[in-house]
Amino acid sequence: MMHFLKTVFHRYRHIGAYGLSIAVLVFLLKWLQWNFLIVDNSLDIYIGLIAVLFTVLGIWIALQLTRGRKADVVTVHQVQIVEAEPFRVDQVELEKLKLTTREYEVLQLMVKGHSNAEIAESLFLSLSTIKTHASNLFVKMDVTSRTKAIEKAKRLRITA
Amino acid sequence: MMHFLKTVFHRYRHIGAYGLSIAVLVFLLKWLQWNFLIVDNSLDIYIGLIAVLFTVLGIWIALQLTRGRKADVVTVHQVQIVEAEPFRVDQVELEKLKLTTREYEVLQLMVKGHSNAEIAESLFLSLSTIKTHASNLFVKMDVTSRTKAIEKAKRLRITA
DNA sequence: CGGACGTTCATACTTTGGTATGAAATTGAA
DNA sequence: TTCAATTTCATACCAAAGTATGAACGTCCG
Repeated sequence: MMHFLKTVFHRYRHIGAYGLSIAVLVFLLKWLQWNFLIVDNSLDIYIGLIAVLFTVLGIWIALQLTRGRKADVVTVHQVQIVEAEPFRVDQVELEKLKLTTREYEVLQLMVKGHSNAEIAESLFLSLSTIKTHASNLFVKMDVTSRTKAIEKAKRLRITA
Repeated sequence: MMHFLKTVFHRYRHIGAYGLSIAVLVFLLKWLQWNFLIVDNSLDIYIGLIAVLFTVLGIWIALQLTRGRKADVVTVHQVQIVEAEPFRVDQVELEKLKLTTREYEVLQLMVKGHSNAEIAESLFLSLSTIKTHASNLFVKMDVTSRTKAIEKAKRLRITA
């Protein structure tokens, strides 16, 4: 019950603030009215002050009302911005090929554009070993050249 | 000169509208002042009317000022939403390379995994012509082999 | 233990890729 | 029209990729 009241008060706190402002204004105006009208007798300045005061009040009210709406819009769109897409290896397709660890390593370096000689250097192996791994993985991938292997690896999403 | 004036009037049309409103209001108020003060002698009602009137005016002004800003916010976020994932050729990077039409065609088929012989068949050209195009595009792309050309083309997003 | 599998390497050979050079035809702009 | 760029093709040669075969070593598993 207390929680319900708190919620209600919180929800309509702007209206409460507005009512309070009105009350304060009425006292202020009565004081001004007494000063200007009774003491100085200058009605036009008094009217002018009221006009400016309530114009500012109107602006403030409108800003309070629209601020919430603008925030909502921003939030909705931010949810859609989080649509990013990092690369993920298709483990299913990868395991279908039954590549060995070394063969997959060689394939990954191939996709990066490395030559057999460069791959041999990277893995501290001889050129002939790389050729063997390459030839074997071509058979498993059912291709006849490194360029087709690269294209298929990209298409099946088994390398970055 | 006339165009300049038009532009200025258009840019500050809101301020002009506000000034006009003020003028109209002054006449209205003077008329009301005469009615209430001289005729009915009820100052409080007159003040109340002014307060309500200028509150509404303030709200209207604030809405005019914020309407444009809200539209801007929405537009900014929509631009980011348009950043979807379908592949787009990076025309800037592509034009930097200054590839000829044929060279680009050969590159595209290379990326698809085709051999020089297959590319020659596809484009109804001789093998030696493909080799020439390939060699020339390698120089322009600053690479030394087709696999590096493929990797770079993918990285720069100049082929699908 | 023995055999399947993976890894490494070598040699020999064929195919493909890549460079160099030259040349002819075409096209578009100065 | 003249000139530069593009496109086409050829020949020759070297480098790299790819295939085939064999062999040695280590690990894991039934």
